[in-house]
Amino acid sequence: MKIATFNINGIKARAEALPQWLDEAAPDVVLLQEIKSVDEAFPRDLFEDRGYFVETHGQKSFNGVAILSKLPLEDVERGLPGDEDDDQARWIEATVVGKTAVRLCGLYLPNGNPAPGPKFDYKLSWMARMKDRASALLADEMPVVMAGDYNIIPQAEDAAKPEAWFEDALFRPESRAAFRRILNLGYTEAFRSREPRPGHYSFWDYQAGAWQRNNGIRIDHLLLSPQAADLLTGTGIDKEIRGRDKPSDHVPVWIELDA
DNA sequence: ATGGTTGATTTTCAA
Repeated sequence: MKIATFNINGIKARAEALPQWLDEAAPDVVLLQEIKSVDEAFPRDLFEDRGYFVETHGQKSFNGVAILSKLPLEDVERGLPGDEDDDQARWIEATVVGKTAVRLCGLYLPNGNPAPGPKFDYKLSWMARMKDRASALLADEMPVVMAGDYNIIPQAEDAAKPEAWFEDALFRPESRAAFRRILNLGYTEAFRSREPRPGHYSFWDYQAGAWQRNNGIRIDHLLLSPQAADLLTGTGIDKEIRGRDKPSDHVPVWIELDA
């Protein structure tokens, strides 16, 4: 089962590039972030015509997550638990059943800039809530995949110019510590577990020729419960699509599970 | 050096 995460930065703007990549990469499951669309305006037909089931959790203008799956999506839940006042669409869950059942969590973790400030506080409190949900999911002892735009640079080797990110919410010690607290529950960061070498990125800013200079960062991750990590057979980043017409500023990151 | 670009919806915010 090939599972990918892709921050598309707007479904309307990606109406050509996303289906093209789907046809080439043929993932079984895709966790999408930043659909920037309400559910009613999401172009479901684009994906249903290609054999995908579609579940969305959108909002107007910003944020929004979705799941595409070639197998039926069961027990869909929308929203990260823990704060009834949080109305930002950043979390969706569903179960897909292949050879075995896999619980999928698609997430768009808050950016948190400028830091310090209220947006940074929101990022850290959101991560504390995510840790609680991640902990609860482990109790089921089933394969869990939590995938999305984490807006976290885990280590200096995950940035082409780490010195440029020292004060940024994506790399500040508080952010990386919160990320490690989730990992330390027992999750495996799939890409790093299979590729120890530096220099792999999933995001290049639109500004200042970041793509042309390969000034990237790796912030899109797939975290695996122990039962999912045991099924991991491969991982990759489809970086070449960043150089195409009308690209997102992120590229897909994927895993292959024997599931 | 505080630039530069993209998307959604506006004359601005978020990233």
